[in-house]
Amino acid sequence: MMSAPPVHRLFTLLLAAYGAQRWWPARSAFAMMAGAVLVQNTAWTGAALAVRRLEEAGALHPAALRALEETWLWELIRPAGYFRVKAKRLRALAEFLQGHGDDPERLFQQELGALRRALLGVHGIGQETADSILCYGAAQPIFVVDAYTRRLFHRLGWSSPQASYETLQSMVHHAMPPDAGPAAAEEFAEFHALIVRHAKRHCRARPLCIGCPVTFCPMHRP
DNA sequence: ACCCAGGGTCATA
DNA sequence: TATGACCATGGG
Repeated sequence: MMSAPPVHRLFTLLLAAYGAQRWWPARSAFAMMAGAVLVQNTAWTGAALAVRRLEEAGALHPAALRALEETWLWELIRPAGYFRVKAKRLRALAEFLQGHGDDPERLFQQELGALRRALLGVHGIGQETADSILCYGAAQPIFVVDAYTRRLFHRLGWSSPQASYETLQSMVHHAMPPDAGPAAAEEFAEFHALIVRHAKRHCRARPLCIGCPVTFCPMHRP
């Protein structure tokens, strides 16, 4: 049985190297949730443009979005890619919120476990999107696992390439206990953002390890 | 021209 | 439960 991986040390190194990312400053909780769907497997710039276009069209509210004609919705979100798929998912999200008074903030009052299960029940919301909403929308102490996390943890020798979502998430939750209050939630939010930031610089398809701040990485070169 | 980007669903075995 | 096809635009 090997010792626990230095997860929190990774966080500290990334924070020192890149600074606080202050991710996802959405205008409203619904804007954040819609953005979480629109950014799925897509570059942020396209998703952000789609959110802006929805806002300009006055459609950045559950009821307004439900009232949009399908083909018009397609045109608004086209820059985010997968526009037919994502239109359907946004509609499912808006219909889900209708059952909660069109009020995400009220939805977020639910107990965490029940809230997560409810989100996962919405068409188009999987684990990563659900946890993004919990972390960045509902300010809950939940770490968001993504492909970068999987690749980085594997590269560090902390996990197998096909480690499950839960396995990776529990590694972080274990190292950075969620019961540490609101400060912990902020750390999880920063940690995920820092991993994405780091991946763009150093851990793309080919490892660019020169100058990498993760000094304990087996592939690190000074 | 190719690769990939802040995933998830669905059909199939 | 575990793969694979599919979805689509935009930037490097």
